Amino acid sequence: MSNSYEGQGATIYEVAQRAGVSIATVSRALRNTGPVAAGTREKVLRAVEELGFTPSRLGVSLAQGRHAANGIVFPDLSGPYFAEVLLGYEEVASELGRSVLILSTRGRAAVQDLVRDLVGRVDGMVIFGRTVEDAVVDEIIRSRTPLVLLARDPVERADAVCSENTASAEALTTHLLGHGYSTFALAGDDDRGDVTQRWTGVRRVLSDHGIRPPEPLPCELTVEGGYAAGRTLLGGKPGGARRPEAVICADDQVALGVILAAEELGLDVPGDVAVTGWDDIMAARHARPALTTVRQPMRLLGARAARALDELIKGARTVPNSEILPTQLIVRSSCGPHPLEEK
Amino acid sequence: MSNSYEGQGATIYEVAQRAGVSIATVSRALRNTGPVAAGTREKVLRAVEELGFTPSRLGVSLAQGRHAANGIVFPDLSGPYFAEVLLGYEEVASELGRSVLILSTRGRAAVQDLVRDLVGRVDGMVIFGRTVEDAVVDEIIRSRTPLVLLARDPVERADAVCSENTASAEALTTHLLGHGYSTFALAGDDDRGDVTQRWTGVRRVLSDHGIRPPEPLPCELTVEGGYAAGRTLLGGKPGGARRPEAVICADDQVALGVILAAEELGLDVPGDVAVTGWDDIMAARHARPALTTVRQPMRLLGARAARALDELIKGARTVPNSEILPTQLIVRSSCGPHPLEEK
DNA sequence: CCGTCGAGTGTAAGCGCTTCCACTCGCTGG
DNA sequence: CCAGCGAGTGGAAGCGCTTACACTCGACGG
Repeated sequence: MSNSYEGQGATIYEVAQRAGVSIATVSRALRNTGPVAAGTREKVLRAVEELGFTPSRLGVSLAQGRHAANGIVFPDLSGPYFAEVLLGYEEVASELGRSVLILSTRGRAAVQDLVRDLVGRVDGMVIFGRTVEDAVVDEIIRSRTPLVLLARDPVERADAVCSENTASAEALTTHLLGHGYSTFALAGDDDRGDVTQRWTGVRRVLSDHGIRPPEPLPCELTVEGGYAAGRTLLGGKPGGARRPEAVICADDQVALGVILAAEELGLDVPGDVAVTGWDDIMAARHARPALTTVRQPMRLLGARAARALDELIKGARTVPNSEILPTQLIVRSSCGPHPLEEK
Repeated sequence: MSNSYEGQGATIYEVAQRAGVSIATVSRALRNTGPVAAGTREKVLRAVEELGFTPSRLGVSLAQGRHAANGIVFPDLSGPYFAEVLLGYEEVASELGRSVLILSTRGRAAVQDLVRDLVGRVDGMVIFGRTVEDAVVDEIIRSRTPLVLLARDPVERADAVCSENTASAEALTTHLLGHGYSTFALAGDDDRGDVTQRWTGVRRVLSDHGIRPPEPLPCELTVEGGYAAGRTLLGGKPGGARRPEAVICADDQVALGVILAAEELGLDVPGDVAVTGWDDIMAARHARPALTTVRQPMRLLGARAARALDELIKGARTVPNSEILPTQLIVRSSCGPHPLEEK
């Protein structure tokens, strides 16, 4: 199909010369902007084909003043949650003709510089949770780079997309109360905005039922973190703090870790202790026992963020918008056999 | 810290003007290229600070002729495998000062165009398995864009990184034979290079033991795909094809699906049928029963690809290199109780 | 005392494209 | 028959940076 000789970078000048026209005409022919005689277009296209010409993205971007690319900052990609969100994001961004640049902040020191660099490469950014400091977010907003906050408490002048947390947490807690449990523990870090919301919901329901809400035990939102938390919560010294009847975990990975710890301590889940997660990741369904959890529309979260960002970039909307996606309580076996009927 | 007024894009000209120097001096001061008097540098830095100046990435890239960015093409991000590899890739790329652009080909029609676009945005590319046609790979190679193939059969003039498949498959199969199984089924699509290698290993060992290797049952490498395959393989009509004693799956997700199907058919795993996976994803450990599988160094795979690409881009190496990472057989309970001693 | 050198700086030429503007020219309507 | 128009095209000015090259000037050795 293509010529045997292909320089790695024919420029528009070479195409113009070969076609015997000016670069302006080549540009018009290629981008269908402005009139070009049929014959001329023909010549141009032939030259393009023969030279294997692809317009330099840098040239185009510089001239157009846009990157046709979006950025996204997330803490980590291990665990299914962020990966799924990213998937939804990339899919929509690509559909909208934008490339996606990623940046993971996991244990990085110079996050601020990395984010700045990223900002310089894109037309708009999505920032996940608490991956970057408020100061940096402010800086981005002031630079007028379109910004969408994902699963983070909204800020004055940026869009936000997140999924519902508090109400689902209330539903989950109510469900657990329906099982007859009355002593609870909360496992999971507190410095992510969405987790905080979950705990708020849990606390409210417990308080309403006259139960003093426990302090969440901070831990990394990983299986390992959950395992450590599980050992702490369930392995209390004999005669020490009473073992909780139910452990509500910040996410599914933590829950899986807690289950692991329980198993190791010779405890039966849910017989000796009920455990719940959050997210409904794939492993939740396959866990032993299968995890009661709250399903988050992870891909949709990413997709919505991409669309919101697109609106912002295109200038189709200038007032910040905040979107909350619904979640769903998924009852499986890790919270115990159903007493009578579920309401 | 920064001035209250910040244009969204101060240019080097404004900085130069404010500092009372030429743009060349600003550039030199900022990039430490060429001599700049201490006092001058001082003035420049102050102007930069006051204007909140960040060099335009496009300008820099265009002038330098490089993007300082890498691309990666993968089929999908659902399931932990690709996400983990991507994680390792991004980490190293970022450490090497390169941004990462991603492209998922999942169910996309115009992959070729998307890949071309991506090539125009980066200094080098990593391409996963069979995500793009050979013709496109050829085109990339001819365009002299540094290229690393990941988990794909090597091509003449590109680097390749993959993990060991055949030998581990042999080890896995040998282990299953040690359990005394003699009828097998293979579940998983055949059009990914690495899966083919796995089947080759399995076939070889079976043949060596006088067992006629079964044809792999093609299925998508997802839980759903595995579930469907499981129904087919295990739900044989009464009196029809004999149910296999062991199902060797192309990856862990398929294996989880098969287990799901088995459960639904009232079969016990591993009592009625043994099941094995590949990859050792997180869910493998938490599955019921826990999955016997082959652990792939997923992050390392990505990390190595990033380093190989870096060498290529820097021109530190021009001869293509091919790297094979070791894997590890992980025996858990899904393949049955251990008969006597493992060799 | 003068030629030389190097530190410090500015000028300007790209890098590869888009697009405004000016210009030519065959047609059409008045 | 001519003004006017619109299709088709080229020239050239950016877009924001890097860097080769030229230049100035004070210091220094002979």
